[in-house]
Amino acid sequence: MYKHGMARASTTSDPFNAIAEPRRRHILEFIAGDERSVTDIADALELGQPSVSKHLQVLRDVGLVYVRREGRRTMYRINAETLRTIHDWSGMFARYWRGQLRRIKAHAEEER
Amino acid sequence: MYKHGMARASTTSDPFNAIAEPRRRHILEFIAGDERSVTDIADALELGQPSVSKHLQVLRDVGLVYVRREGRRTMYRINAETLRTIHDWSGMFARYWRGQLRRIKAHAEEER
DNA sequence: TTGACATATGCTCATATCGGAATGTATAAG
DNA sequence: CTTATACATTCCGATATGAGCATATGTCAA
Repeated sequence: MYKHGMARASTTSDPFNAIAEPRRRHILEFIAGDERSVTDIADALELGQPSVSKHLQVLRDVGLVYVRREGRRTMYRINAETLRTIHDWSGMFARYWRGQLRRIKAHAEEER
Repeated sequence: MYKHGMARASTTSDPFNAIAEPRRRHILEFIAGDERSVTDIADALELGQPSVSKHLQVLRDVGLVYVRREGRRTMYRINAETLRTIHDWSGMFARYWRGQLRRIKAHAEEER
């Protein structure tokens, strides 16, 4: 699992590592609404094309984006389902948040 | 903000980076219920004491844990409030999840 | 005071990671 | 076929990171 001296779990190992990088979070935010091409992303976020391609590769590896070929362009679309892993994990601690009573009540009502 | 060639945003810069490390997530899970000492954590997770101390330092830097001195021991307790940052961010994408209709409806009802 | 216990810190080594430049590759246009 | 466009990949240099070991610091006990 972890090799000796490994600095950190690989970015491609899981979504937690993938979203640790701010630019990757920005990419996800940007493509959340519509499908976007690599160049679209690079222009919008003012990043170099190779850099964007590499970040997208990481996001693809952990299943955070879908890819589709559109002629010369490669369109990337978010796979929000994978973000549920993150949401669920952080949600485990909801009972320790402030205002938990109101929240738990609302949740119970939602379950009804 | 980002120095040239910086490998990644520092782990101590934000909660996203802090929870990218699996051991740190395990630590948070372990101390979620009760306050725990460094040795408790090291024993439970089978990690070296210095390693645990360093991970706790990171968690402290980003505000994910509270610390309290208890005689010779140092007790760590979770600050789940900070995890809300993560939960809220990932929650932004909820509308793109599967079963969104049901979820959005439930949310509207909760708002009522 | 001396000693044991509990943590924190410093150091080194191996590895991961990012950005940028250069280069490779696929697809569309002329 | 040739060229331009859109991406992906490789190589490089600089930096961040985590584990383990050794050591420093702090606190209680005898």
